[in-house]
Amino acid sequence: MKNTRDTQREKFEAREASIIAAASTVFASRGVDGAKMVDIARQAGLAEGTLYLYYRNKHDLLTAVVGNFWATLTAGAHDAVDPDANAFKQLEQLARYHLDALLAQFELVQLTYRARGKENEPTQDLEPIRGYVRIFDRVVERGIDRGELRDDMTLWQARDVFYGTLEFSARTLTLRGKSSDEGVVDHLMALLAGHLGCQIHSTQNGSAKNSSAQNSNQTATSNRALMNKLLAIEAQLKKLTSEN
Amino acid sequence: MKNTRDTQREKFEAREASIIAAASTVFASRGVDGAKMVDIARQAGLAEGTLYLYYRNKHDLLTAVVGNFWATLTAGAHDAVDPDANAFKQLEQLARYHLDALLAQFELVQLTYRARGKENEPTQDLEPIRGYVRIFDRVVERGIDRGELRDDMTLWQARDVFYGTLEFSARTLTLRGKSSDEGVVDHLMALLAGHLGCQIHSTQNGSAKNSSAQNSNQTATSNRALMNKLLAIEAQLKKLTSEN
DNA sequence: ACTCAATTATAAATATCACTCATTATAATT
DNA sequence: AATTATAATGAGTGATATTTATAATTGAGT
Repeated sequence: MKNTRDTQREKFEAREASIIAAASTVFASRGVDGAKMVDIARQAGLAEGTLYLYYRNKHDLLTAVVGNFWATLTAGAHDAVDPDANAFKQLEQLARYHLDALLAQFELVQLTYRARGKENEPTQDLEPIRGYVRIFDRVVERGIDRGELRDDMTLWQARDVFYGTLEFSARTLTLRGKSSDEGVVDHLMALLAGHLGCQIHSTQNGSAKNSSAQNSNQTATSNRALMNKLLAIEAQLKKLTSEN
Repeated sequence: MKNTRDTQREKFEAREASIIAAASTVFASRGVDGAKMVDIARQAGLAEGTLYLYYRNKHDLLTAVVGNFWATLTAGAHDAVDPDANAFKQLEQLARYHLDALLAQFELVQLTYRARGKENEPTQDLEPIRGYVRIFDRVVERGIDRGELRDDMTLWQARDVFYGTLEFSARTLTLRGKSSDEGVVDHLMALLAGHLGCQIHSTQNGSAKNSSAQNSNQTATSNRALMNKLLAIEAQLKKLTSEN
C-alpha cells in the first residue's frame, strides 16, 4: 500500500536532509563564497551534478539551509516557552533561548543576510523566519489579551527592539569571544518591562493620561514611579490614621 | 616645496576616490555578486587591471567602499548633534540622523555585512564603523558626567539596544516601502528615557549597591517586584479605607 | 629637449567555479 | 530477461576574478 511511492519519498527526503546538513556545515565553516559546490556534494556523499537535481543553484541551496535553520529554531522556541507563565516570563524565556541560539550558531545567522538578496521576493524564502517571529507576536498578543501588557503598543516596533537588540548583542558577545549571556537578557527585559508593562489593568491608578503612548513610559517602573506610589500610599495612610 | 610629491599624492587620492565612487554605485545598484570588476573599472574610467593596483581584490574594494560609507556617516553625525543640547536631545538627534541615513542608503548598510567576512580581523576594516559608534559612546559618557544619565549603565548594552533597534526598524520600514520615521525614534527614545534616565542624582534614592555592573540590571528588574508589592499594599489599604 | 629609470596603465592570458548535459547506472514494470 | 523510466555522474562550458607580460607615462638629471 505504501510500498514504492513512499519509500521513494523517504529516500528523497533523506537525501535532501543530508544535503542540507552538509551544506550547513560547509557554508558555516567556509562562508558562502568560500564554499564550493563540489565540497558540499562530496560532504553529502554525492557527485557535483546531483546537487542540481535537488536545488536549482547555489543561492537556492543557501536559502534552503537558512530556512531549515530558522525552522529548527522555531521548534526549539516552542519548547522553551512555558505556556502557563505570564507574558513577561515568556518573553524572557524567548529572549534567553534566542540569544543562546544566536551565540551558538552565529555563522548561520550571518548566512541569513546572504539569502535575502536585495529587496526582493517576500515569497517563500522568508517564510520560516516569519514563522519564527510569529512566536514573539503570539506571546505579546496573548499578554495584551490577559491585560499583562499595555494594549496601545506598536507590535512591530516592540519586535524590532527585541530582535534587534538581541542580535546586536549576540554580535558584540561573539566578537569579544564571550559565549555567555553577560546579563543582556536581564537588561533587555528590564527595559521592556518598564515600557510594555501594563499598569492600567492591574490597578485603578487613575492617572488617565498614561494611555497616550508618548509619555506613559516615563511613569513606568522607574524609581520615580515607585516613589510616587509610595507617596500616594503614605498619603492614604496619613488620612487613615488621622481619621481614627 | 610641495611640488611633485604632493601632486602625486593628490592624483593618487583623486583616482582612489573616483574608484570608490564608481564601486559604491555599482555595488549598491547591482549588489556585490552582480557587480563585475570590469563594470566598476569602466565606470571609473580605467582598465580592468588598473583596479588591482589600487585594491588587492574585490573584497578589499568592498571593504573600502563600506569604510568610506561609515566615515561619511560619521562626518554627518557630528553636524547633526547639537553640542549644547542635553544628553537625551543629543541621543534623539543621533537616532534620527542614523535612521534617516539607513533608510536613505540601505543597500550600503547591507554591503557592510558582506565586508565583514566571518569572525576575523578586527583590524583596519572595522575601524570606520568603530569611529561612528564612538559618537554614541561620547554622547552617553558626557551625559553621565553631567548627571543626566545614570552612571551604572553598561555602555555596550545600551549601544546594542540603540543601534540594533534602529537597524531592524530601518529594515522593517524598507521592506514596507516606507521612507519615513513612523514614530520609531520617539518610541526608542521613550524606551531609553525610562531606563537610562538618572533619578539617582535628582533624588537621594540611596541604593548603594548599584555600582556593580553585573547585577545592576537585576535591581532594575526587582523594581517591578517592588512595584507589585506596593500595588498589593495599596489594594489592602484601599480595602481598609473603604471598610471604615 | 632628451634620455633613462621608475612608475602606472593596459589588455590579453590564466585560474576558478557555478552550472549544463551527454552518458551511465539503477530501479521499476512487463 | 527485456524494456522503459528515473536518478546519478563527471567531463565539459562559460563567466569572471585575478595575474602578468607588455606598453605608455612621468619626471629627474643631463
